[in-house]
Amino acid sequence: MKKIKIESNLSTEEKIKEAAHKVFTRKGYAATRTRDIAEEAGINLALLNYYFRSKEKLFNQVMLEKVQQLFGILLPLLNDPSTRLELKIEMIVSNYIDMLLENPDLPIFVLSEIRGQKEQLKKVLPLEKILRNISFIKQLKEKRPDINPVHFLMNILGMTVFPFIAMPAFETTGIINKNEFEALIKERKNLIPVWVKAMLKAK
Amino acid sequence: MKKIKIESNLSTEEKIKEAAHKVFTRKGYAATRTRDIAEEAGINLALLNYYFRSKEKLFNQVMLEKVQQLFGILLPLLNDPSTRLELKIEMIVSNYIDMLLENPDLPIFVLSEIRGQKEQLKKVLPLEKILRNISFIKQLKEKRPDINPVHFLMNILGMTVFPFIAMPAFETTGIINKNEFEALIKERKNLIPVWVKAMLKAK
DNA sequence: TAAGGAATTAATCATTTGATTAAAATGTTT
DNA sequence: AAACATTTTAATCAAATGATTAATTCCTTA
Repeated sequence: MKKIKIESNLSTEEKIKEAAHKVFTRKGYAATRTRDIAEEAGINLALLNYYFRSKEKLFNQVMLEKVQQLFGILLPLLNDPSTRLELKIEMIVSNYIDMLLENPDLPIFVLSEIRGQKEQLKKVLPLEKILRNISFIKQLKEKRPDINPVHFLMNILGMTVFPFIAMPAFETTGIINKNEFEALIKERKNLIPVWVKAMLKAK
Repeated sequence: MKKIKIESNLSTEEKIKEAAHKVFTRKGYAATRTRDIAEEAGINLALLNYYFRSKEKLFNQVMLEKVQQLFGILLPLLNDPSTRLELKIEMIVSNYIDMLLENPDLPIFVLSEIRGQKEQLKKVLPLEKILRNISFIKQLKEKRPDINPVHFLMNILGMTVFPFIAMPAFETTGIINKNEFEALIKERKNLIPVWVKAMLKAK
């Protein structure tokens, strides 16, 4: 039976990929040993190369998915011309925060590993084309023709994503613990849109 | 002559440290080979261990300075009770942006390496004590007793620091190039304080 | 059930890499 | 200049690590 064979394939392959996601995200590419991944997946080291040929190839697959996860959620939201600016901001913030609460170390991983993967990224994300004509940018330009819309994109992302990047530092210094952080982040789901709207009006 | 000896010491030691700063910051701890540092410094590999005993010890010194550079600039500003909130915000943003323009990859380095160095960080930065009673927090509480002041700290840092963390991604995707980025950042020196003030009033 | 292919394992290889050593070079002191 | 200490170098070591190989087990199918 083909099906069973394939299922078994996917099962082991998926186990490795899952483990790779976990370990790569936690330790970064260079600090991750293939033995770590094998152990985390509960498989023999050789299987990793059997299925993925090399550490680098495995990493590329993981990285690809992580990049899509981090940026992919943004594009459909940004580019929906039918929702007006205010609602769009709410949706972006809300969706992004929900995703980040599930994957808190995604941003620091992608943004720190991206340097060695610049070419890789270009293939994956043809953002140049998209972001120029994207509806969100147009709407921002309409609202505030006097300010480069990229500013507001940076602000929204900064306020939304940065806390997750800085969390380990905040947590370590005792400013905030994990529970407090989560509570704060949930507050931000409502607060950030209010703040962004205030910024859009500010002269 | 003692002086000459010391000067020569510092010279080689400094060369190594400088190189270490450069390479560690660019590639991260794990991806950096001591040979990279030696080559960058133009010295024999063994000298690195002669002066610093080990890669880890060298890294700790570098990390210590980088952490102080990233956070140290903040504390005196935050804790000056004599400047009022609005001016303080302007100073924080302005100083931080100036420093980051000189060290654009400092935040991503520190924040991504901090995980393996949590204990190290605790010794360096006793922020728990400081940030509870710091004047900036008090001033924020006065202005907006209804909102956790940490929110505003996150907002200011997010809007200020995040662009530098995301720059490689933005740059790679072609959204923005290096010159445009620098121009934008300089605009933000004036804009962020305006936005933060608007946020502080927003209900 | 036998054959053949796919999956898995243990053992091993080759390279990289942090670190050391012993000798040489350089500088300092008397 | 001689003795001594410091700095630098080339060579080497030992451990870690990515990858491969050959043998074994497991599964499918004819």
